[in-house]
Amino acid sequence: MEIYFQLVKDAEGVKNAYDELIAEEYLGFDTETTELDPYEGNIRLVQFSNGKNTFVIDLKPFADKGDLKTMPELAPLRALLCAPKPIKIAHNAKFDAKWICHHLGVDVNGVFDTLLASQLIAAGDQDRRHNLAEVANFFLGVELDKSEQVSDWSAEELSQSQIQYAAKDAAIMVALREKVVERLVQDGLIKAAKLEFDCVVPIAQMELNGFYLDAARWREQLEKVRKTQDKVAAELQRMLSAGVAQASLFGVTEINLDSQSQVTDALKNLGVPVPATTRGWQLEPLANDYPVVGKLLEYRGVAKAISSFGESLLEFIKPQTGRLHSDFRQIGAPTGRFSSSKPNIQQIPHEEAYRRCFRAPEGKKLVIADYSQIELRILADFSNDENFIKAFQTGADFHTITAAQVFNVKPEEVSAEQRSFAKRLNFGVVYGIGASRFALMTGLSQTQAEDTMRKYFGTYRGLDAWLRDAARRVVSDRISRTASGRMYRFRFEEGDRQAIGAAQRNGKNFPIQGTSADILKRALHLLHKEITGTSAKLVNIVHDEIILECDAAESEEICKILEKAMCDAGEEYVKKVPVKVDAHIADEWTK
DNA sequence: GTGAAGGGCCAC
DNA sequence: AAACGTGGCCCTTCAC
Repeated sequence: MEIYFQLVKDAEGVKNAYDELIAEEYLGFDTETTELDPYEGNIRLVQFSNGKNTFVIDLKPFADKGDLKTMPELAPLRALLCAPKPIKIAHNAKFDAKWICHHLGVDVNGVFDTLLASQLIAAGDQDRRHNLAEVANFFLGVELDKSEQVSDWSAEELSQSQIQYAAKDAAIMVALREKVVERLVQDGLIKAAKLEFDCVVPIAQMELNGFYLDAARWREQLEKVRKTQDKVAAELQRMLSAGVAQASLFGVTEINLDSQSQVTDALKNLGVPVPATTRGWQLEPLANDYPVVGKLLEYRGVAKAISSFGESLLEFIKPQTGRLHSDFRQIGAPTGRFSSSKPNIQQIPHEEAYRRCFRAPEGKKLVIADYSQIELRILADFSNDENFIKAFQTGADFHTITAAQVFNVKPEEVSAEQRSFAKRLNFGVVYGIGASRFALMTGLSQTQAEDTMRKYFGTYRGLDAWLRDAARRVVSDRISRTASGRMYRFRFEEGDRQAIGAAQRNGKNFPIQGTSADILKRALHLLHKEITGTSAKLVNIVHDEIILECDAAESEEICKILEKAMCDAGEEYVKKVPVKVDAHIADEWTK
């Protein structure tokens, strides 16, 4: 494909590009940067294309003269970027939005992201790749040469080949969008796509904002855990080597406590009936009879704390900001949940000792809000179960109310054990829990577990019916959808019982977990509109929780805004039960 | 040495 | 018989 492009290097060229493009509906949009991290490099090129004509704007001559955020010569460029129309079509728009925000000081408004769209269309197919070359090939059947992608974009003079490459990446987006939209419409994914596109800028900003971690506090905590680990490791070592007394005569008893095979052998030597796997929940029931098992679990806990949440977390603090800037994948799971990495900020231990290290800097506050029981409320809404809905409408402690209903006693007569059974089932049903697992986790016998589950589903007939129907539909339709229309395609062979069983559990879980993700994404969009222009910054999200940082003086107001955005988003999807959001202002990331 | 797979554990 | 969903990261083991 020959493409027509012009290289823009001066104020007049920028103005001409603006004049020619501002009235368009859609523009292909791309940037080329000298690094992958906006805190470490510069934007070299910004490209726009209407499909016929492509403008490649070289920012180097401008950057040499002054501040890209304020210089009048770039005002038309900034205006084009933050105008909601034309829609900017980009592949992984978060990347470009971060650079534009950090270096040009404006939001990219009006985003169509072909990466997110491609992921939605793939509907959970893990084999599909979503880089631009693959996506262009899949939807347009063209081969893109990406070899210039990693070329030197800081050179004084860019080569013709580089400029051509840059122009082409933008030019192709207009045609790509058309094909992608066809598929989105065909698959009923337009609403889900809008939900995703509206999150791009908030997430870009969250990554730029980062989350403040008090490094000194973290090190203190780490020291404590290290001391514990040394002690626990020594005790475990001694307990395990009791089973290999002979070997100890030759001084070769040192067991690698991190080696699951060595530990399993040692446990067997001690006469412990080791289950097929030594995962915590399998081992848990043995801890009472075998102190060594309890010690092993204790050891694994502290070992995990040291390895995953130790020094390595501090290495992610960016010197330029003194904060953690995780990567967030917007469609991290097929359900639409986010995932986070480098570091994974969504798996910080819940214990206060860890969480208090994440705090508001001087003069700031954290505003923290999470949905209360959102997945169960979604299930109540989907299933239309009378008793389940009633349990939410009372507004009292949910697990106590369900226990009262299930065991047919007054709420004030519910025992701690009954509440615990109800709680575990309430959590378990959204995953498709079975009696065996329920028995294992509660210590009930198989028949007792079955009996309790019968009581539970007998109380919640509508819920049972919905879950069964979800499982049935997955087998017949081989797709599942969330409230926004987000889709998952199931692939299993006829008669593969294991795969079908897994699909059935997925069929129960996907709409619930996925709708929860829909709601959070909707909330992010509503929130973004409200906090723009305030001191509030998005700093973290954890599936059903949103954390902002803002000026202390403004925190009361921000707290109300956050709570309202989350409630409003929830109420768009959940109608039959109240949506409850717990919001509070804090100095540290604690409840 | 490097990378993938398996097992394990953290979050929701 | 039986297995409770979604992620990321760490360690060991094993093959190359």
